[in-house]
Amino acid sequence: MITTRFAPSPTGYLHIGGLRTALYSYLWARKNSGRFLLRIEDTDLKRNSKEAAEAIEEAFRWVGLSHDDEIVYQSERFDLYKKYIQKLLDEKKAYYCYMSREELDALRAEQQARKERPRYDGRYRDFEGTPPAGVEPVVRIKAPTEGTITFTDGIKGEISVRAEDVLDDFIIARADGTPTYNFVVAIDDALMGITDVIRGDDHLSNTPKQIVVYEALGFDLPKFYHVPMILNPNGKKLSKRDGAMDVMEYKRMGYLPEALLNFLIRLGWSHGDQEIFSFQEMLELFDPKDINKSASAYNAEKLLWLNAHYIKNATYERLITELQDFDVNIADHDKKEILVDALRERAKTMVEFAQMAKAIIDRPQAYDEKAVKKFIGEDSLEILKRYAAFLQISEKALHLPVDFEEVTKQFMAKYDLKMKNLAQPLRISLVGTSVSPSVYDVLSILGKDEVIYRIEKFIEHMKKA
RNA sequence: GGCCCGUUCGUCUAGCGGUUAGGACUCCGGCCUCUCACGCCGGCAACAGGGGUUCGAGUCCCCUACGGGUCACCA
Repeated sequence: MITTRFAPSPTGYLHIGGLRTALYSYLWARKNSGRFLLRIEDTDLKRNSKEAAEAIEEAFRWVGLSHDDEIVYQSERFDLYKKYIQKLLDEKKAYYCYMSREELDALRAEQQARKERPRYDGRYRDFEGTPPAGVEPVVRIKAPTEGTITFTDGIKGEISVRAEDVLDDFIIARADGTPTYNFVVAIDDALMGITDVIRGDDHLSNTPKQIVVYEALGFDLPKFYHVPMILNPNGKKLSKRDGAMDVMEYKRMGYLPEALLNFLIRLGWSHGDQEIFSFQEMLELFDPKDINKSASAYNAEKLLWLNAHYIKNATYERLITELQDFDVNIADHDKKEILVDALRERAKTMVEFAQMAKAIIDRPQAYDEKAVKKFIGEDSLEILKRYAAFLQISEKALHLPVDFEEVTKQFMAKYDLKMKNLAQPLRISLVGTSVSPSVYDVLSILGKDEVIYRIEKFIEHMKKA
C-alpha cells in the first residue's frame, strides 16, 4: 500500500507549485489504491494554520483533489515529539547543548573567516559537567561525523553525500522546548506511514538530516521523490506576478480546473507526446519515475491554450454554470446552446467568454466609431432598413441560424447584394462592433423582434449623428 | 564559498548507442470565410562547450561554463 502526503507550511494560500506536488502525490496514491494525507507544518506557530488549511481545502475542492483522514497539525502533536526527544536523550542519541546564541554566532563568524562551512563543533556532545547557569539548553541530535549518507531518489537517482560535508549535530528542540522541522518531518512521515515522499527539490539537501532522525529512531526510510522547481518565463524563481499566486486566483481569471491540472501535470512530467490528459488518464498514466530531472519554466500561453481546449469540449451545462460566476445567466435563454457554441471556439478564458456573451445579449451602448467609418457607406442604412422590413414580413418562422441564413440569402438575391455588403453593417447594428460570431448565429440568438429593434435603433442613432 | 542537483527548438517536452533529432505552445505563411476566432495545411527553430569510450554518441564517462537548491533555535 502506498501512502503519500502533502505537507505545506501555512502560508495562507496554495500556489501552483504546491498544487503540482499535491497533484503528483495524490495521483500516485490513488493510482495505487493508497492513501493521500494532508499535514500542516506549523511548528512555528505564529501563522494561522486553520485558515491556511481551509484555503488549501478550498483549492483542493475546486480542482477535485481530496485527502484521506483528518488533517494533521504538527502544532497539536508537541507532546508526541517531546516523547521522542526524551527517548533520544535517554538513549544518548541526543543531548543538551548549553551554548548561548552569542557563542554560536561567534563560532560561525570564526568559521566563515576561515572559509569553513559554518557548523556546530560538538562541544557539548559528551558533556558531563555542571551546566552553565542562565542558559536554557537546546537539544541536539548526534549525527554521524564520518562516512557517507546514500539514498535513492526516485527522480534524481542515487544521491550520496559525505557526513562531514553536510552534517553536524543539528538542533531538534529549541530552547523553549519546541521541536524543529527536520526532526518532526521524519517522525510524522514515519508515524503516518508515508511510503512515498514526493516534495519540492528544495528539500533534497534536508534529506540526509532527516535520514539521521529516521535511523536514530529506528524507522524505515520512505522512498523519496524530489520534484524540480517551477521557474518563471525568464528562468528565474517563480514569484506572485509570474503565476505563483493563490490557485483560486486562476478561477477568478476564468481558468477551468481541468486545464490548470493538465497544465501542471505536463510541467515536468510527460507521457510520450501526449498533451491532453483527462483526470482518468492522469490516474492511469502518472508515475513519478517519469518526472523530469530539470526545472521547468511557467508558460502562460500553453495554459491559455489548454484552457481554450477544455472550454471547447465542455458540456453546455458546465459552461452555463461557470458563466454564473461571471455574472452571465443564460440558463433560461431559449438559444443558450447556440450562444455557447458560438463562443466556445472563441474564448480562451471564462472571463472572455462572459464578456463576449454580454456583448451579444446586452444591447449596444455605443457603436464603434472606426467600424462605422469603415463599413457604413452611403446606402448601408437603406439596406438595413429594407432588411428589417424583409424580416418583418417574412412568412417563415425564424429560429435557427439556418432559418436566418435562408431569408438573408433571399434578401440578398432580391436586391442583388453580396454578403460583404450586408454582414458588417448588420453586425455593427446588432452588437456595436465589427467583431462577433457569425451574424446568422447572432441573429438566431437575438430573435427576430430584437434584431429589428436593434437595427431600428442603429438607424435612429446614425441619423441623429 | 562548501555540498547537492540540473543543462535537447524562445517555452513545455519525446528520445533511453545507429532517427532526415519527433510532438505541443508561441510566431510566420496559406486554405476556409460575413468579421473575429476555430479548424486544416505548411514553415522558422534545439542536443551549452571541450575532451574521452565506441565502428558509431543527444544518449555512457570526465572536465569547464552557466543555472538552481541548500548550508538557521524558518519550514
